[in-house]
Amino acid sequence: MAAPVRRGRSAEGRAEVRGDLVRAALALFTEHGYDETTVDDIAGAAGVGRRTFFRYFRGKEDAVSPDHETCLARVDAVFEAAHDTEPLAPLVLRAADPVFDLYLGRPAEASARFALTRNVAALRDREAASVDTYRRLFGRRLRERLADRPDGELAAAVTAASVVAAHNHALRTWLVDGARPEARDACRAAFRRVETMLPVPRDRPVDDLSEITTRLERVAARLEQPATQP
Amino acid sequence: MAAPVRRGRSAEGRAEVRGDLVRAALALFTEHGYDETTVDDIAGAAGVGRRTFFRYFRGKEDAVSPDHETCLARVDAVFEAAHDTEPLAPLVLRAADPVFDLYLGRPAEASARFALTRNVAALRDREAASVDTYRRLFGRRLRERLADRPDGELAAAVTAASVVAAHNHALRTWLVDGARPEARDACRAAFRRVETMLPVPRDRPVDDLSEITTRLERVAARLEQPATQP
DNA sequence: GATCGTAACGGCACGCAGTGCCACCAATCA
DNA sequence: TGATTGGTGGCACTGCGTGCCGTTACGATC
Repeated sequence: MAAPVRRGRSAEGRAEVRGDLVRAALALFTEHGYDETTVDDIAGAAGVGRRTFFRYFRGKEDAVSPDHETCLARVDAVFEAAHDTEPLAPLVLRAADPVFDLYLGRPAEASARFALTRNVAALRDREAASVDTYRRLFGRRLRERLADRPDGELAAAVTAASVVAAHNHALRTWLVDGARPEARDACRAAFRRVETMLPVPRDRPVDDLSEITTRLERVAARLEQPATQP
Repeated sequence: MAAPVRRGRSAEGRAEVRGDLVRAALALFTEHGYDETTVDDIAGAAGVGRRTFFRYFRGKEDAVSPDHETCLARVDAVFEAAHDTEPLAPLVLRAADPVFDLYLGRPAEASARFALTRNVAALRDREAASVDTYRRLFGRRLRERLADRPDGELAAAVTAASVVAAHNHALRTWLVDGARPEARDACRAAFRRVETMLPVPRDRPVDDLSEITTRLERVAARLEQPATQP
């Protein structure tokens, strides 16, 4: 066989190898199926040895996942940088930004991954486990900030799950709709509509009485609605 | 083959073998560790062959999971039996009952499983994937019933995630608190407090004005709180 | 009670995932 | 030039999960 290209130990070389492996895995999984593709196939297509594959990914399932480690760190950094008195709803919306950057930044890859996670049980489970790490991260950060409220832990758990569910829903809708780059803002906007559904403070200090009145009327309307709910 | 005729080994025999395998797996995982326990060990401890293990469980990870298949079916049955006009909040609370039955019914086993899912990464991921199937089930059922509302899909996704997060939180709290049988009602009650956090109609027709007033006061208090929020 | 059919059982072998080990090679440093 | 460092890849090994098949036990039928 042709002499293997020896790469240096530069960071660029590592990133390049990793990219080659991800592309090879996505292509092979999509074309021949996940179960039918072996790690040998992926490594061979990327021009590296099988042993090297496992130095870049924990396992076969991780080869299609985007880099959640750095994304999780960015989400956590948002909470770390936030002031303690910042209202929670805008904060959690902002904390989800890195997730959108991760997916919306590469529509083609995101679509390929999405198709795989829909059709392959092993990858769907992996995705669920991955999403759960985001949920736990939000949960930890929210629990800190809701500790002294009545049912604060419950509110934290519910809010974390809601935020993650909303961002998944927005991204999923964007993906099934063709992952169009021009629809990225609409995707982010759809996510932000979760704000009104969160059981946490929503806004800056309310100093406008008319705003309170408006909200009370809205809530009153909702309270009267259940009787004739569809 | 028309009637459910029991051929071969009896159904009781099957349930017994399955129970032996679960108990053996729980004991061995707990005592010697998950990674250190092989399927051969489990099968041997249960007095069956290794091949038989895989006829009862899809894999090593599933041996510690309770029977989610039947539980999922029961949850779905609640939605199936419910009337279309039934308010959603009480319905989703009721739909979660089978999950509580599943865990609260066997405190000892639930505790053992909980300890394992906390400490073993593979089992934690498996649990997350399992929980996600409940979330998807709630999501499907809620989407049907919220289809014609503005942002109904989002509300369905958020509500499903919230309900599942709340029941996990309640069960987790019960488990870390020692899984005391006398605390089971408190666990269910803690879960039901999620009702006020759901973005869906909450109750039967509100014919008690004082109830509305109470709620408005509660909301007003929350609206004024953000200014001094922790 | 003898026979037949069916389904579960257990053993065997195979492919593949994932890991420890080690020799190798390239780049950097003394 | 020699030593060090760190990524690489081959090799071997364990263990999971599965297909296959002969065997066994149970239920049904006569």
